[in-house]
Amino acid sequence: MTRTATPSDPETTAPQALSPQDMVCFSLYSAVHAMSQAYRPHLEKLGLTYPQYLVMSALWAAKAPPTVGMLSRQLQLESSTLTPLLKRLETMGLLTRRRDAEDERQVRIALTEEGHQMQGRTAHIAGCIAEQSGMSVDELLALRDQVSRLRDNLRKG
Amino acid sequence: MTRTATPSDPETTAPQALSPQDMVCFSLYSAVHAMSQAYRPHLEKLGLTYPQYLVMSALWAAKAPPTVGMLSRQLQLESSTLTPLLKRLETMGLLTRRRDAEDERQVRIALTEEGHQMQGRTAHIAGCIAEQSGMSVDELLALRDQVSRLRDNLRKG
DNA sequence: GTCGATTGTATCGCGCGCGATAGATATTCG
DNA sequence: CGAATATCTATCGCGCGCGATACAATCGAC
Repeated sequence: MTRTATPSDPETTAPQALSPQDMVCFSLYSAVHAMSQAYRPHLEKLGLTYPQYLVMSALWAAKAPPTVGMLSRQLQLESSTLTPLLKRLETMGLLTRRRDAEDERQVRIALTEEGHQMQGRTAHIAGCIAEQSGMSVDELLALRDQVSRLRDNLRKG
Repeated sequence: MTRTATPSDPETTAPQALSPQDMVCFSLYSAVHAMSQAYRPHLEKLGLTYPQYLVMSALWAAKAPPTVGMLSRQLQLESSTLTPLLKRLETMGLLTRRRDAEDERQVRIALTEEGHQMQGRTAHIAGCIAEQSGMSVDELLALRDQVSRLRDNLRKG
């Protein structure tokens, strides 16, 4: 096995095995946890978890109240994940869940007044995280596109 | 200014909002789930989850049985995550957990014979995932280093 | 219209993942 | 030495995240 660009510590690793530090999948795995931790101090002031913040972001960006299925496709999460999460946000008074009159199978998710108003209180967060990332905007955008491409390819396979 | 005058109007707030698809954090978040899904068919033949596979990878790469704390630092996971996970792997017969004689606070994690032998059955997986990623090896290594840099910066801040 | 298939949500069980905390062992300092 | 302090692991509660499953509403073929 050939040496990689950032080899593991030879003091603690066996030469023939690939350590987590060498793996692309681990870099993503650990980066997501670090990202969640970076958001935590900002979000806990709002009483939100990181996945809840993503759902709220989707709702803030939506032109009309989406269905559970639309959120599921956009966020790539199963209904078994979204339904309890949405119920918690509903209990917090941030959104409402209503069966669609046209198609009673679907559930429309609409922001409440309080849910809309929370958007303003999140406006500064992205900038804080970007600064903390130590990367330029161009680097971040390029990284986002590369990671999105990887994700889409993995989903197709 | 005029926008904040009507913050609850979805017709005016939607265009200014950053959707999850625009965010670096979401690309990572969704890529990790896609990665876990890509590994799933391979790993469930071995009876492993994806985090369990990462722990096993760390153990395969280690020269000597690490402590829980060493695994915690390497994988960037809390003991509250690792302890139950390690107990499950111990129940499966893949490793042993023994208090260190030198320092009774520490717990040494050692692979069993079965645990060692499992490594061979995972040898093909990385290649399958790399192929499925649709990216070249150089691209993957560059991506790994960029993501690791982002993670390390976020951890420092 | 009726029956079968499909679609959209919800429920359940299990494995993370972490903050808060507890408890035991080691270390440091007086 | 002995007490305060630090370190290491484990426990608990809660929120994801998903596969499997259930169930109701809709659609399609006839």
